[in-house]
Amino acid sequence: MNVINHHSIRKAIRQRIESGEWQPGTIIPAEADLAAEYGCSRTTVNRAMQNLADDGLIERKRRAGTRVKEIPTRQTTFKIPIVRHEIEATGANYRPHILLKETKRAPDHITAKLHLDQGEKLFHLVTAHLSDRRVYAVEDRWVNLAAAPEIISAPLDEISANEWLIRKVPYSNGDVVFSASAASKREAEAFEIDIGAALFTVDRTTWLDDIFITTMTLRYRPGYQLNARL
Amino acid sequence: MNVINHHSIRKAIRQRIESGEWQPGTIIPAEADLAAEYGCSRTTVNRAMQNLADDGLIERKRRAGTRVKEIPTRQTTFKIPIVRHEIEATGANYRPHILLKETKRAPDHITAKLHLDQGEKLFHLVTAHLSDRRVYAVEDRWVNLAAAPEIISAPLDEISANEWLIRKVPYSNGDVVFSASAASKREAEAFEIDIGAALFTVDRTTWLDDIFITTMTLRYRPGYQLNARL
DNA sequence: CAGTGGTCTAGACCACGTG
DNA sequence: ACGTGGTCTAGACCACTGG
Repeated sequence: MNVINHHSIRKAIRQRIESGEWQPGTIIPAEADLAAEYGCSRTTVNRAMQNLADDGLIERKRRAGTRVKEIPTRQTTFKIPIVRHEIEATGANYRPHILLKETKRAPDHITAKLHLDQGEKLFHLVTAHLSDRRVYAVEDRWVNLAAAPEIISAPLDEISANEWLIRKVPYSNGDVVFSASAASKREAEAFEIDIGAALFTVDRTTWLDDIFITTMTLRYRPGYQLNARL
Repeated sequence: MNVINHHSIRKAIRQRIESGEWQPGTIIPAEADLAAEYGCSRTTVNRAMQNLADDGLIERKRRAGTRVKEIPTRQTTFKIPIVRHEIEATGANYRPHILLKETKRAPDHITAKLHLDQGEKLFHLVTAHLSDRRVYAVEDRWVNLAAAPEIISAPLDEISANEWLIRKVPYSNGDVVFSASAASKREAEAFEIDIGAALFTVDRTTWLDDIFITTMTLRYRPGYQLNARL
């Protein structure tokens, strides 16, 4: 440990927790003390500790001090990959293939979820994401035309709606839901599998402040896995 | 914007990106300039920018400056919940129910994945996580006895193996894989569903440095969803 | 009340990598 | 070469909250 920076201190503290020196539930020394021990400024220790708190390894409270979490529920952080990138990473060719494109009133379960007027028309798009000639994933998307009117004339057989939207219509927040679902007739045909087969599914909805932009369901072909690190 | 702190600056910059003022791919002003503009020190701007980089909204390089990402692949961060917490959050009662407990040579696909000797014996545990009387998830776990010998005598019908391990045997790193899989006969019986039904599945393996600790597969009952925010 | 973490500042030096 | 971000320091003040 020649170099002293917040990385090395973070690592050192982490190891003292992992080694069992500081048991779950116990209070660890105050920043000032650690700064003295490691011979650096409190600022640096603070930085390391904040990162560890972000990791979910410790809990910090003013006045009460820093405590090793009873159950270190580490945050899992990962990127939800762009389908095109996933496919191209395998060396295959990516192409979006439009199965359905229409403008119509959204079904009730969509309007209800998004607090839209029932009469409102949305842009509806069903796309097969192709890896070479095989279907890699099927996407069913609804777009708020008030937020992104130009999408009607976008070349969605060249650039996926997802990427087009990311570029043209920024979003500020959203939610993602992962689940497993059974293949519908349409998906079974696309993937050439049996109806009911288990498909990894991602539902994503994004907003710009309180304006709904888009919601979509993405179902991956059987065997797909999403990886993350702890 | 009365208060100036790294949070408010982060928010301000974020909004300038989301509003389209700073388009994807463009360089945004240097820290020093922004510090002057916002009337705060460069340190504060730096903090805000580093957070935005962690969010995946911008990319930073020395000398080259800070650029709005072409495709803002935001990192999705969330906690993988502890099964007991999920169940108790619904108001139900949690109980782990042991279906199988044995010490035996691991199957080849496990030893291969973990670079273990083929002869090595591992602790094997299959648990049903009960929400009141219903099965909420089924867990199939292998534990390295060299790393956690005491688990053999742990009261695993009171505390789940997961929580026991977290307390007794810290880990330093691991990986998680999410997928969808078809219910096996055992799972179909446990969940009282048909064989082949789609189950949300989490595979997790943890290590302490390079010592393998445990690997497990957790299959949730049909309809389970894992939520995250963007 | 007092001790803890949260944050800011001003200045400094360094690492990096582009041009 | 030099401009950019990465980081450290010392000191300061504040916000929170436990005792």
